[in-house]
Amino acid sequence: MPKTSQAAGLHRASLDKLHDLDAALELMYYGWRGMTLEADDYLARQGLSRPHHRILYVVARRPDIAIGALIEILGISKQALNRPLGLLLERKLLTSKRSPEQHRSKLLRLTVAGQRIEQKASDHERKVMRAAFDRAGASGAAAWMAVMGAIADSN
Amino acid sequence: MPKTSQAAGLHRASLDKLHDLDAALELMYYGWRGMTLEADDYLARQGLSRPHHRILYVVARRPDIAIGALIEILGISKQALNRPLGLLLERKLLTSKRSPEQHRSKLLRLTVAGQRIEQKASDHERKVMRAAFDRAGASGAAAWMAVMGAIADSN
DNA sequence: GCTTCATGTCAACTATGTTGACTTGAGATG
DNA sequence: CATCTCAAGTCAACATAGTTGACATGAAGC
Repeated sequence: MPKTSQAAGLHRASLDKLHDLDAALELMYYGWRGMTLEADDYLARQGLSRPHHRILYVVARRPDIAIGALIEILGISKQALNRPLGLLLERKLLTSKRSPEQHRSKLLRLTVAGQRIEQKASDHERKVMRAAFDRAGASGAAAWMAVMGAIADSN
Repeated sequence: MPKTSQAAGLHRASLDKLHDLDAALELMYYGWRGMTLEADDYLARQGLSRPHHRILYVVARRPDIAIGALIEILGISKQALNRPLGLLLERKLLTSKRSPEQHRSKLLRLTVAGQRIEQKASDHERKVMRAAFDRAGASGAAAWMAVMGAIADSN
């Protein structure tokens, strides 16, 4: 099931560059894949995947978040959230309780098991980033973040 | 410009950071989204999407590529390739001809219309990268590429 | 009471991918 | 010639991640 990482995506540096920025496009693709590959593998072994991780990641950083706010942050429809969220609740990685005074909203929170999985999955990603930053040095890391910030804010 | 780009993914900078590298994880996510957003939008208006663009991108840089080699490079199964490839052929964005001597393989090539769409979609992505690189300067761009290369090669 | 409205759920659909099993057609080889 | 191989293509069943539309629920307001 885990594909050989060689065939997982564009084969690095095997394509002619038609434009000077083609290398950057391919690096973005490979970089995204490279950062998420191990984490996705780990998640798959837990019977989970990227959307589940996204939910866990956000809830870990916003305990007692309401479902509506989570939908906003994830940028998906509430219907799309429904199934992965249901699985996480069923697997008891998340708890949902109604707030006493705000009885309309359900508040989400990670269980200890959910915290463990969120942390392990994110750790795989952070490990990749840490290794790359170590090789690039502090100034390289800062430059990387500046460029990524510019790209992220370009819309 | 720093508009609170509401539902387009994680809301920038709105989450607490549990680890010092969380900002990097989020930047990778936003960066990928930021680079591809306009291109995906353009593709959607053409009735196409990311997998179609990936095919066009590779074939543009490897004219007369065989289907088997394309599968290798894209890292997907031939069945998964089948539908998007069929659409591109039907829309006459790609041609497929059997090679004279290697009669077993079909060789793929972009039509003029296919070249145009590939170029326009990739242009959207290059435009985003160019703007970010311009803001970061040549050394920043080089640092970005070094970090991304390290991430890409980490598997 | 009855309506309003945010929240949440269910159903049907689309798209992209996966395996597995099979066919087709040309090349190579006994 | 017969047959085996191999790239390509097809068909079916399924998983996952997303979409809209329709509907249920429940606190709040008239």
